[in-house]
Amino acid sequence: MSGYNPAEIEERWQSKWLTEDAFRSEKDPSREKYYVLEMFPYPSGKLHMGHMRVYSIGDVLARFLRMRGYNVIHPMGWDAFGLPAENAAIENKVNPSVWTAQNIEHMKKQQNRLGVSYDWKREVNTSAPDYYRWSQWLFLLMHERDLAYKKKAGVNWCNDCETVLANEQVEKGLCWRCSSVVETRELEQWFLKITDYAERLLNDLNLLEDWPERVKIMQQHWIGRSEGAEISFKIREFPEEEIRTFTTRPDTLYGVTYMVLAPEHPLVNKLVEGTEREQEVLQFVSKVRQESEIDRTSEEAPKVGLFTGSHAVNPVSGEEVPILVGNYVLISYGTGAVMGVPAHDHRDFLFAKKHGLPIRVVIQPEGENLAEETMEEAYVDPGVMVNSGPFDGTDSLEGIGKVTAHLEKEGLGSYRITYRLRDWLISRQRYWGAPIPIIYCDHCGTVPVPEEELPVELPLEVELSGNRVPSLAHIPEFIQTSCPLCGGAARRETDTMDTFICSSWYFMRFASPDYTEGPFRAEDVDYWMPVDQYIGGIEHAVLHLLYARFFTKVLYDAGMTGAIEPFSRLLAQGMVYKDGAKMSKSKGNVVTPDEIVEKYGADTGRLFILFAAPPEKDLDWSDQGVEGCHRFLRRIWRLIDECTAQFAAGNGSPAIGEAETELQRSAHGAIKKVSFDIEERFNFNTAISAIMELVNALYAYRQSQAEQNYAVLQEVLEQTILLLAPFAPHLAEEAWSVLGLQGSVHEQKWPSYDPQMLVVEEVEIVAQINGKVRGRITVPAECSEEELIAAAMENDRVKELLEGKEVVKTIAVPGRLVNLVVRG
RNA sequence: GCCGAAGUGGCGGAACAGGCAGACGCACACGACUCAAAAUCGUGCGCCCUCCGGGCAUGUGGGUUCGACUCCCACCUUCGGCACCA
Repeated sequence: MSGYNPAEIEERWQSKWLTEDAFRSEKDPSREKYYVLEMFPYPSGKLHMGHMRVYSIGDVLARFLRMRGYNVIHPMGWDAFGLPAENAAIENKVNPSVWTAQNIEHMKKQQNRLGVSYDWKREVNTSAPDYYRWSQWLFLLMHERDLAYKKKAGVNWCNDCETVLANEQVEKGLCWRCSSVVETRELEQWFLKITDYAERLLNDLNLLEDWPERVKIMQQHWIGRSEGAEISFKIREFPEEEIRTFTTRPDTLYGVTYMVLAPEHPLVNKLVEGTEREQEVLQFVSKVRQESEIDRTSEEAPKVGLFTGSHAVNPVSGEEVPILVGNYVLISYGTGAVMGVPAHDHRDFLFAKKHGLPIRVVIQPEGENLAEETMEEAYVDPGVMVNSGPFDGTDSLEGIGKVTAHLEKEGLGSYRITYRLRDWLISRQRYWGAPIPIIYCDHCGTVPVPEEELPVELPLEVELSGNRVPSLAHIPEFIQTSCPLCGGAARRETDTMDTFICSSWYFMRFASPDYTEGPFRAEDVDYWMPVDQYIGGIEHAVLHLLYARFFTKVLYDAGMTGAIEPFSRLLAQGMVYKDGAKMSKSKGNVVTPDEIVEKYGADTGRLFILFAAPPEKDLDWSDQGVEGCHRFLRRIWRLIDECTAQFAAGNGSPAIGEAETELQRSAHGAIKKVSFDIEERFNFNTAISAIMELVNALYAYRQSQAEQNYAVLQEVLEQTILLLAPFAPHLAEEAWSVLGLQGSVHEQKWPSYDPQMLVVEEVEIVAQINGKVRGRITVPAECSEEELIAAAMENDRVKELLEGKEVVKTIAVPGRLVNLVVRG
């Protein structure tokens, strides 16, 4: 053995693991399974530190749990559809499928160089026909279950990506992928009815005890459940029409002084048709409709409203109030109409002030007397109902229910729950995705592609001369087809599916990656699902994680899986920074896994990334920190090297004295801590520091003892290597064989500790006076509280300080401290 | 604006259930080895003082407690999410 040469060691073990299929997992109902999964990557071709972090975390768990005796499944695959492939195709004049395949090959090599223990026999690729066939099949399942529908609606359009986006994919009015401003376009698109599952998606968050609270709160927020009432207002000028409005505050119904419709509201045209206001209102409507989401909803955007000339009739008071059209009312929420109660709603207050609309107080706070003229802001808290006819004097919180009940009885309204969540827009006007399996026939209408004709294959020959890969709408051979029902000429749907569909069920495909009769085999999914530990970035808190939960629930309802939720435990890992900023080319602060592996080896990189911060926190990359971890691994290497040389040269001492017991105790303490830190807390940083302490103890033992017990040394070395195995698998594997041990280290049982070994006879405890440390005493571990106090009083320093003082109280905490409270 | 998370040495971070604040690592200083350097090994390392001792320290100010990084109240700062959702 010579110096630590990670390049040589790592390559050797990696190729052995690969050729032996060392991490193959087989279904075995007699064993307890454990499903460890990291969010699969988009094959960009470039592995970055964020990837390295998520894989390192997952791999520690997978390796640890295998050693713990679980039947671990740890698969990997590719979220391979998506726009970057199209951009690269144009740029490099290479077919998207070819580009993607090359990237996958390259990234897989990079992953293997990290020493990650995947079962590659389960690899999936969402852009492969044998995968997207089932994505299409699942779309048809949704269609059959009335969960997929097409409608014309104002949708988010990204000019740069030349496609529409789901609501979740718009961040602050910008495209989540390219950050360009999102516009609204009126288009006929496919949607999935995720809103049908809003209530369950919300309620079942309670089942996810091991999810980070912040992710659950973000989803809760996104779903945005509001309870209230839907109320109908008649229109004075059009008695045959009515305006339905949603409110969470039916108790303020008597305070309505106007009504506002969204510009897109279907009644707007009728109300102004043929009136002097028609032109002005319609101009305003078309202007607002052209505005981007960001212009329309930004804080600075003034609340503009125009009178329509018509009046709404308050269903309880009969009062007539003006109907306006306002830019701040959204057609997609509630009913697209708002009853204006300026006295008790912030926005209504601002709007009324600006447009000179009356304000009427109908809720009075306890012990106050609000007056319309002097109010400077809306009063939104509970109080007592006033100016509210028969409800005067009612507590406003009770009033909500009472007014609703009254409306229901009179047929004027009803209790209603409204969600912020919108249906999932899944059409994409892009080439590189799974085609939506629908055919349009002039005679038969919209016809789903029959199951046996799946997959609807993506034509692989594409035109690469323009500055965009043309969408399927430009490929006549693809469009032209025949109707499955009547056999007549028909057209294929040319939109592809949102790639988030492909990633909403891949974790189930891993259970039966080669299955050809369905998306997965029920018995496989029953055994492996749910994912016990899912790991990935927080950026998917509402995107992928919400969609995957939705898909799982639909599959559950269809009887295809027993899993109600896909991911039992979720670990949202933090980001990787360098010098306080996100790594980016423009800042020139990028460190790649490739460089690190080349310079120090994968073990060093993994160790550093796990040691520098707990997994859920952001991590600041430090080149010097990496050096430190490398030094630690070299230190272990040298230890093994020197010890094996020693063992070969002689027998050492058979004696087991205090030093040996001490060393063994350190080892057992480390086993306890490392096990606990991995299993219960995911605190890999402290687990690693415990291993470092153990190595320090080994060095100290060898340094201090001229006569060493080789049997004890060997035993503790073995334990150290086992503890290290999940973190630095190559070095551990090599050390295991150098120490002359049989088999692979990853097939060994995780070491256990003997609680007896941790029992000490004497402990040092602290003697405090008035909470300040004044001395240390060594006492037998079994010492009673009385004995502890007596011992503390005997301490010289304590005695000195107690002179002339009165001890008024004593506190003894066995094993920790004694505190004497004194006076005088 | 609303919701959430976090503030601990020069730095990354420890402190599991209120009990010795700063584990482990980095940086730094000193010593050993060396012709020298690197590597390695060892020692020290929160701040302050009148330094055998003591004081002050976990964002700030209060509180509870024998005892608070930990619990409670108020505030400040940073980061993240939502952003006219009626």
